[in-house]
Formats: sequence, structure tokens, C-alpha cells
Amino acid sequence: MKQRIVVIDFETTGLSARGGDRAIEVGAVAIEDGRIGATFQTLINPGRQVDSFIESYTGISNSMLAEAPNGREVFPELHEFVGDAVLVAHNASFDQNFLDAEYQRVDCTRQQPFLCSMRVARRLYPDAPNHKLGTLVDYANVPITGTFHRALADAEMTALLWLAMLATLRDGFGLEDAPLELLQKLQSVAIARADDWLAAKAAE
DNA sequence: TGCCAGGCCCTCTTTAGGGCCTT
Repeated sequence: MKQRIVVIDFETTGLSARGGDRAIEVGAVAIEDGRIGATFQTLINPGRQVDSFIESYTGISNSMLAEAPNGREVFPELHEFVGDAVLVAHNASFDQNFLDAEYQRVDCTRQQPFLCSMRVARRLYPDAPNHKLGTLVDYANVPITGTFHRALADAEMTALLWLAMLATLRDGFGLEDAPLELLQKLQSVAIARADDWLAAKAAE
């Protein structure tokens, strides 16, 4: 089965989607047939000022956000871009919470599973100094495609890390045709949801 | 009134605690 994957990354006003923090940038990268394909990126006006820490951390200023489209414009477009692809993010619970919260505001829903590159990396690269995205990019010899802590660059590098992990599995375990299935098996919770969802899709 | 994230994962665990990772 050729499964389309979309790797996604959010920059946000803070850490708590449920506490009212909002997305200020989204980047998404499609992986199709084992290669990076279409991309989606936009700033998002959160309807409030971001604090100086976020401006410094992301390089995204309040003046940049003032001219950006709001979530009502962005998220229906993102929903269409994602389609029925399996989603991947680095520390996926964070991005999943923001995606679901922003989708809810525009009456969109997410049905597909959300897999976590960090959870896979912790199993596949247990000797890495740590499992931050930037460290893993260096550890796995993934090219740096842009500025860290910007959504599209982080999504691209997460996608390349994901492909590198697939290659590690292929080379290390002789797997040629089932890397996604093995990755799913490395994730106890995600796998169950992914298998259920893929089975449901296959039965349609 | 006071507090303010949350989920995963490891271990000196399971009647729990603390570090990691995301912005």
C-alpha cells in the first residue's frame, strides 16, 4: 500500500492549545512514493499580540502576523491539503492538540492517525545525545533546509528525518516494502489507531 | 484562593515521580 504522509509543524503563541494558545504559523510537507512532494506554509494571525519570547524564538514578529490571514482562512485550506494522509510530527501530541483545536474553530475534523517522529527516533536512535529535532537532524545526517523554529523548515527536516529512519530500517533490517508498518509497530498507541484507520479505509 | 501544558517513557514503578520534548 502506497500511503501518503503529511508531515506538519506549528509555531504557536505558547505551549497550551487547551489553555487558549493559538497557531501563528503552519508548515506541511507531503511524502508521496518515498519522496518529498507538495508543501503548504503560511503565517496565521492569532488575533492577539505574541510575547517577546515567541518573537525571539521563532523570528516571527507581531508586524508580520498583523498582515497574515486568520485561522478561518487558513485551516480549511490546510484541511484540503492534508486530505486523508497519515499525519506525522515531531512530538506529535503537541501539534495534534493545536491542529485539532484550530480545526474545531472552523468546523473541520481530523480522522486520520497522527504518528510521532520523536517516539520512533527514541527507539531507533537510543544513543543520540537527545531527541530534539535539531540534534536528530545532525545525528542522522539530514540536510538543514532552513531556519529552525520556522514551520516549513521544521516540517521539511522532520520529513527528511522520517525518510532517514525509513532508510535505517530498510538497511538495518532488510525491509524493502513494509517500513511504514514497522514504524507503526514501534509506537504502541499510534499503531493501534493507525491500523484501525488503515483497515477501515481498506474496507471502504 | 492558588495555580496555570500535556503526553510519553524510564525506573530506585504500578498505592509514583521526574525528565524529555514541543512553543
